[in-house]
Amino acid sequence: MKYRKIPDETIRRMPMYLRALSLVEQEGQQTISSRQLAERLHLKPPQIRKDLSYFGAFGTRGIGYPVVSTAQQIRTILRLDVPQKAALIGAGQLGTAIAAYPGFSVFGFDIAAVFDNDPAKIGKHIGRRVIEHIDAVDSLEDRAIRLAILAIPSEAAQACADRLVRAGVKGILNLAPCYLVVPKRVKVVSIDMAMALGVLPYYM
Amino acid sequence: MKYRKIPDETIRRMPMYLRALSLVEQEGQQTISSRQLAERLHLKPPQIRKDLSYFGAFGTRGIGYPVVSTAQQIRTILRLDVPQKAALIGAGQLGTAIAAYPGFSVFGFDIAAVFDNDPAKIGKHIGRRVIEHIDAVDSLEDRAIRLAILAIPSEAAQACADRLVRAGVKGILNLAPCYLVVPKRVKVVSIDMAMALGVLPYYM
DNA sequence: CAATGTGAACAGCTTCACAGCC
DNA sequence: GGCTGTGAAGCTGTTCACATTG
Repeated sequence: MKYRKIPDETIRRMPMYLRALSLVEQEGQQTISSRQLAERLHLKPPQIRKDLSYFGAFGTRGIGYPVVSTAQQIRTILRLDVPQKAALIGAGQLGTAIAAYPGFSVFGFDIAAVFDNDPAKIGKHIGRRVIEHIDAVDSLEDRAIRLAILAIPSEAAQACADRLVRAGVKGILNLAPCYLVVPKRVKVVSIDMAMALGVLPYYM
Repeated sequence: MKYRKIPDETIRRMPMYLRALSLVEQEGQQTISSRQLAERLHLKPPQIRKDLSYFGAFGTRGIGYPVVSTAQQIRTILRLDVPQKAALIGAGQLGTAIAAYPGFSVFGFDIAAVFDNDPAKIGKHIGRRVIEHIDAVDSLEDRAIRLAILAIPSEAAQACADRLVRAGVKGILNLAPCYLVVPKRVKVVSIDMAMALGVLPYYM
């Protein structure tokens, strides 16, 4: 396909494909058609074909997509082919839950550092990691950690984001219910549980 | 404006507007223009005007939107003008974090019940609520609880969703990294933290 | 024959431009 | 003058239809 800008929506779906393909791989299936994959994800087959075709021709006509190598291609596209280290900011209840969250490993994420500002928590363990003082985020640059997960109250989130950006962080997953202002070169994805819940009664 | 289908994207932004207006109200400002609101939310002014205009003409030309009454209108639109009771399924780390999450109250949500399947947890407290056995979800119908937050492992999520639907639940916020199959009359919103994190390296 | 890859049609959402009102 | 409300234009993303290939 001749070059066209890849839609953000396509990028957003790539992790879905990767997770589904990982499951299919575990089940021992070697190839999968766009129809089968679409059924699992409740999408339409042409959507999947078009999405994948933005990055090349991975499939075989008459057969489908090879499960293992397509998954690997997606990992390469998303830069998940190398393990990604992430810092977790906030060792409260939400931070603790995230540290234990099993879903990250499929994508090769490793929570390599945990920070908090509560002196009582510093030095304690969260899983196998030691909680460090928030001031130590400046060391992220040297430790080659470019990703951060913000699990702290809204009031502290912007100031903390500023520090993270200064420490060379390039991507932030923000779990506080607030908007973060960062330089354009830094990518922020926000998850706001209350806002997600907020639309439900409308549809009920 | 003559009737047109209201875009899902518009609905998705309404809770953003409501949260922002609540903050503006606290700051004591009485009216706000689409430009000021757009600046806070990093949207464009016409977007906000069009979104609100789907539901009527709330603003005053030359002045802007009255903060308090527009917020109240949005609550009515989203059915958040009456307190919404929700059940929390799963009293693990994530469930505990959600029970303590301060963001829900702005929208009038009240976590009115907590369930778990671990006998060791039944009867214990989580905040001011007593953890009930998962079998008690059948009582949600009688307790007029129509919303549920699923904070349990993926493997158990579908079976649990089936039970919730049978118990009359009409909306589910799913935090497990899996797709849920439910009847069309039931609305599911899923939050998958790993998938959200999964796109970040691509943009970095 | 089954299933991909893709230009073209289509649908949905965003942005513009400006009329209308305070 | 400032700001809303809105039809129309523009853009982005989805779906279709089918040529193409193993």
